[in-house]
Amino acid sequence: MLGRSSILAHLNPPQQAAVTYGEGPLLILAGPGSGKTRALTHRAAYLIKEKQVPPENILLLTFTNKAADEMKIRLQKLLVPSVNSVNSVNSASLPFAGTFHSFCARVLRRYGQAIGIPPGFTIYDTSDQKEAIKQTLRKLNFSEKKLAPTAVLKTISQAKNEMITATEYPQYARGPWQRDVAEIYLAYEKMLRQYQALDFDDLLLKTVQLFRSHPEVLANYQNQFQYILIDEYQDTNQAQYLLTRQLVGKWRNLCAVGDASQAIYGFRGANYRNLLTLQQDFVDLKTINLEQNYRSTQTILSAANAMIKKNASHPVLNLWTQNGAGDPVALYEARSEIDEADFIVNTVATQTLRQPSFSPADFAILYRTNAQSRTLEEAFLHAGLPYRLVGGTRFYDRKEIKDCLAYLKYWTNPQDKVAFKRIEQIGKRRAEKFLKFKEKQAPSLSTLKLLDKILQTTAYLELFDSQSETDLAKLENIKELRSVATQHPDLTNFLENVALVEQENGVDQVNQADQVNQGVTLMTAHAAKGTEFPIVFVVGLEEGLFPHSRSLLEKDKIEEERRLFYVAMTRAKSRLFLSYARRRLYFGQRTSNPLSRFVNDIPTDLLEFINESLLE
DNA sequence: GGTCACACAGTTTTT
DNA sequence: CTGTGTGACC
Repeated sequence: MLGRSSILAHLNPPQQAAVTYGEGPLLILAGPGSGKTRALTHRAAYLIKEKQVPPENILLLTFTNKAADEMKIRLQKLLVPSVNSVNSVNSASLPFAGTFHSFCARVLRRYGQAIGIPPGFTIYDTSDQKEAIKQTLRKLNFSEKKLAPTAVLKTISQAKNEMITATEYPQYARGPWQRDVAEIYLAYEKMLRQYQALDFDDLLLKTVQLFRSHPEVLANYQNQFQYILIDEYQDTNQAQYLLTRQLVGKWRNLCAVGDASQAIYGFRGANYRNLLTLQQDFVDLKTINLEQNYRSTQTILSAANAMIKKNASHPVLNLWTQNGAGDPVALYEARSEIDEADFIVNTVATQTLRQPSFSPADFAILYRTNAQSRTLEEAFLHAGLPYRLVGGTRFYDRKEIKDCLAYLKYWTNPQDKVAFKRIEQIGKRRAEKFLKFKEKQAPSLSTLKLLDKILQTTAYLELFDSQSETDLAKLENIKELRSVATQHPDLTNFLENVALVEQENGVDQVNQADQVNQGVTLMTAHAAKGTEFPIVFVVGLEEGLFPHSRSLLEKDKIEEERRLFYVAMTRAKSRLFLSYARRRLYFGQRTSNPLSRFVNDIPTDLLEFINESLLE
């Protein structure tokens, strides 16, 4: 058995204070690299081991499945040090750790009927939502030209995030466009009900509604979850905030962890002010700052601090470290985006080939937009350096995967007209064969068997030419889907997993490097949150790109861009390279923009300017 | 019913 | 520039 001392060992004083804090609301403000996850998992372990809190009375909420899995693994190690894999352990000994959405889906499957939600509801992702909106527009005789489905969807989604329902929306609608949206919103809701579907936003909104209208259901959960720990609290939206308040209501043992300076998801409804106003929600809130950084050099931290301090609307933590000062932050002015890519490739090559102090996996390149990855990829391919690209089209957004899923979704829910539309689009004849097959088929097949039989009867795979490389990648993706199906023989479970758990990216994202995970990492600054690398390049630091042109006009948005740059900078452990191009080809357009204002906010004595001549 | 061509939009992203 | 999606035509 682990003793108390070993849970607290290797924790600094504020971390220990956070871990051992007793009853009542607790806010942990944790800067980048300050051991945030460590504090959270150790606190959960401490409650279980030292305070004898049964694991089932603890709830851990995160925003991504990745974060939830990470928590589980680390908690597992703390509780049963000899076991390394979550799967190999009786999960009953672990608290529920999951995303807000998966938690809500569970609640609604179980109790949703109380507010008219069928237990077998289908979950709509963004593209399903878009199709449902299109169907709504057609039904109401609105032109898609006048009302872009994506814009309408965005507005409705925002409303849902703020807990404004379709019946409430009309009273907030201003101007003709919003009044149109109000009408569409109502019709869209009606359609979802008919189709027995909930969109992602509904999972949160309906759960809050359920808890409001059925206090006895809420009481169940309140009683069960004596301790609630929430990660990345600055990313909560209004619905998640309300849900938190409901769940915490009885015991008031909320432990929220976050950092306003790392709030980068405002564009999708997150409101970092939830973090700042927690003090008003709980007058007895205890706040603990984690400001010692274990990741970066002092130079990197000082540069990042100076830069983020220009933000006026939220407090900024003062990070410090016992690591040394390290090298200055390097700044490279490139002639073009190609020159910029070459500079990076050369630098990586120098560090890994000529003087192999680092491996390619030690490097990350962070950019503002996905479109920037192409030039970088080309340079890496050219130089024969291994890389891995993070992001791109998500696995379940791929056409071939959505096609397969449409058949399966319709199989469990024939009300789902969005799925049916897709089935028809794949091919009318295929649709007929599929329907005929569905009628005579006994419903109790395993997911994999069913999927295979559908693929067989519809001859879906014949759409692909195994000679073509892109088609081959698609076939590989379907293979991957089959392997997911193997893990979830129950079709309903399978679909739930597919809707709420993102799969590793499909094969066409993978190049030779990925197999062994040995390449240089290429990703957006957003995708980099939560990661760290010895050497980080942040590229494209030009006005209009980073900060992005769509953010230039609003102060709030500029501040979010600045936080994003802060996140990017603080990924670096030992060396940080910044770069910008005097001229850049962007969407086929030659552009020329001044250096990003963010770089100007870094004190020059922390910077080192790199010339081309220095490269040789 | 299926294929091909043209128009057009194109931050960031998880669930 | 490039991927996607709609509409016209075979």
